[in-house]
Amino acid sequence: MSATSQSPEVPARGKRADALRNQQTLLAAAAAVFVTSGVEAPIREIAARAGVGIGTIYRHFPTRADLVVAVYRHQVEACAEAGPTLLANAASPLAALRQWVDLFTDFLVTKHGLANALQSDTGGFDALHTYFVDRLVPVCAQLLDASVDSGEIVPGTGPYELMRGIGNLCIGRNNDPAYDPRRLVDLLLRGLQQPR
Amino acid sequence: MSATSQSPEVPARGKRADALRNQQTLLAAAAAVFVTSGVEAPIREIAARAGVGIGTIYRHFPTRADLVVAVYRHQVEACAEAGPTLLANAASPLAALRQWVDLFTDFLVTKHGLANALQSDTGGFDALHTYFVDRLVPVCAQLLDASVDSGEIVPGTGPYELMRGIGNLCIGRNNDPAYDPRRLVDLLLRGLQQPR
Amino acid sequence: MSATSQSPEVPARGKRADALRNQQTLLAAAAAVFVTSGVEAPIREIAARAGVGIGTIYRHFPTRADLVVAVYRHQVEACAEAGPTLLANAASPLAALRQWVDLFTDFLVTKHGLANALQSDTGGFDALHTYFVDRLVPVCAQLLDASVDSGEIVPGTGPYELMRGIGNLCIGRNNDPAYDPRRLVDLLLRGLQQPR
Amino acid sequence: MSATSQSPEVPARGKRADALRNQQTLLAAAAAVFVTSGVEAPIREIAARAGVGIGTIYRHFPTRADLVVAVYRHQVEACAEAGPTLLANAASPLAALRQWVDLFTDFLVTKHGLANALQSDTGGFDALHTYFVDRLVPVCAQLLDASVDSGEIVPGTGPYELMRGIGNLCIGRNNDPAYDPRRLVDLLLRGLQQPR
DNA sequence: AATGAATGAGTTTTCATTCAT
DNA sequence: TATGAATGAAAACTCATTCAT
Repeated sequence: MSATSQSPEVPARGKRADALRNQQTLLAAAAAVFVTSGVEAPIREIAARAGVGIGTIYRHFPTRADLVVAVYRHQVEACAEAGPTLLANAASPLAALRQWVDLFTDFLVTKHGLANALQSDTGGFDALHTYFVDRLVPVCAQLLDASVDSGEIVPGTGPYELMRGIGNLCIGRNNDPAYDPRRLVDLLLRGLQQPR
Repeated sequence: MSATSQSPEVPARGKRADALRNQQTLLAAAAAVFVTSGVEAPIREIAARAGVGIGTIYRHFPTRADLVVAVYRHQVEACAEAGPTLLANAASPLAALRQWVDLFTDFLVTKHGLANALQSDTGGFDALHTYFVDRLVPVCAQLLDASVDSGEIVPGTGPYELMRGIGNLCIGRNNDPAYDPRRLVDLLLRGLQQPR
Repeated sequence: MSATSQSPEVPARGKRADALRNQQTLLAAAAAVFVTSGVEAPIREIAARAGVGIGTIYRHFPTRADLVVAVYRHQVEACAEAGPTLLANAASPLAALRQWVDLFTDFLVTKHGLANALQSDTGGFDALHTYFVDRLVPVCAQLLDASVDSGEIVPGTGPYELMRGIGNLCIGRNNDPAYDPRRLVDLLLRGLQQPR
Repeated sequence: MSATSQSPEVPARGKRADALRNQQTLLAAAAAVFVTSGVEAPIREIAARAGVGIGTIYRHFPTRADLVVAVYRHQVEACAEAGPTLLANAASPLAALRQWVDLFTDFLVTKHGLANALQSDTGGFDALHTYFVDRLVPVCAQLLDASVDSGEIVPGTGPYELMRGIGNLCIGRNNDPAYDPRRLVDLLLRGLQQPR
């Protein structure tokens, strides 16, 4: 590296700092709008909320998926990193799996429209789906395998299938007293357990 | 019945016959398009597939919900009527519930986009949702109650919640080898069973 | 008349009678609908009100203007025929003109949307306009000329102009307490009178 | 004022200049189309005439009424402001009223379709009607009252009624040699004058 | 780099008019 | 002759996306 090279993290003239700040504003606005109007909300609405032009959003996030992924990256990462930790600390692999599933469920339930978008085949959410799968399926697989190995759950259910099942159960507006996703996810996990 | 009496399937005047035939064509086309493009497919696409003008669709089915309900009415009715029959003939209430759930699941799995539409809050599908709930929840409730009474499943899960859980699990394109809704529905039912 | 000859007025097998009766029903229905929804009301609405198919309306009245002319023919004729009578019986030509204008105004005011249609250049009302002009302008001209000749009104205003002015003043929904077409028509006539 | 100060007509940033220019183009195009096809002309026609996309029109004028009001605002304002001036300068209140009515009539006569739209109860022209009434009726009232007070015209006719009468007389395509709105408006005013 | 004006494809909906039965 | 099903042109309106400033 020459003396004039600049690492991305240390911008020289402040321009980059502006852009970064802008990006944060954007993500916050998008997150807020996603909660209100779902992940398919008009770009214009997000731009308005962020107080920027729509062109700015397109510059930072060329596709809608880019934006959605960026919005939820932190939480996906946190969820991914929690897997090994839980496995190391929980009383049993199944207990770890339960706790991880709780984490994952909480995440989906609190992000209105996210679960829906994850399985949508319209709107260019493929990248979002892919990201979730790539990042979380391995984590879930580890917990699942361990639980099978410990004899706590029956084999035959793959991590992708389980996660998508959980994801689907979380679809729909939350706070519906007649439909509690967490209860159903719990039933699903019970169904996985060994009869004994 | 006199010799001149005519069954409802053999209308007397010509016009009606045409219209009825057309209505059948329409329903078939709509069903096909729903599988391909989901229940939110453009009206124009259905008209094109049926080989009729868009006006014709609006004549027969003024709102999208009318069309969707019409397309699925037969199967919803069949499913509703199967409930009591299964309960009367199966080895146990739980067995009847299982079989009924299989029926319901098959229905949803084979109708791409239907499960999705059922929980959508956009597109004027309220009527569809309402129809499903009104017609099927009581049936499901009967099977569920009987299974609780027989001690085969644990209490605490309502028929609406169960049906919506099943519905949600069926969301997504079918024939995905990595995600089998039927397996997950089966897990859900296992989760309902008494530990013993 | 032989037993087998059939004058148009005495149809043998009722077909013609049916058609005539139908035509009357149609005219009555159209008149009623014109009052409610204006002269541009959907053909379908008229057909429904008459209890016939739309095709029947098109058979009898190929264009909308045909229908409108037919609906109002009686009254136009009555108005036309009243002209000479009034002129012969009134105290003066101006008095006759006044009475005739009252007749004409009443006609327009009570036919919602008619005055509007008369000057509309859309909707194919040309034939209607033409019919009114051909039939009534000569009548109005006679009254106007006589009034000029008697020295009661100033010359310079033509019958077409006057009639169209009156027609225009009658445009708009009636029963508006803030706008009384008759008062304004009266002002117009006053304006025509000789200063003396 | 410094040399760098900018009048409102010379906005600082580029974009705004374009948009403003565009808005002018739009208003001109709309005015032209209104003359040709009336105030109910399809949005698309105006867009085509202006050489812009339809979206552009919706951006500038969300509703049709917004567009129509914008097109005629200048002239309505001029007309409104002329009232007091005329009253102050004319030889008599009636003379002022005459001149103002001429102004108003000229305005309507030269805007084909406007008079028609003003009394239409379809197409969302309420706002237009309201704007005219709110802005001009008080002005007309002042002139009318003064003319009554000076004994030049008979009382009993309200400003709204007079204006709407004039408006109605101006309905129809102009340049019809057989129908001169100005002549009829003049007759109407004569009708208002005191016999003496 | 940011802006937001402009674009126009896509969808819904209404009705006059035709035409097979 | 009557019917009304079918047609499709027309018009409004929304938004993702591009691009001049």
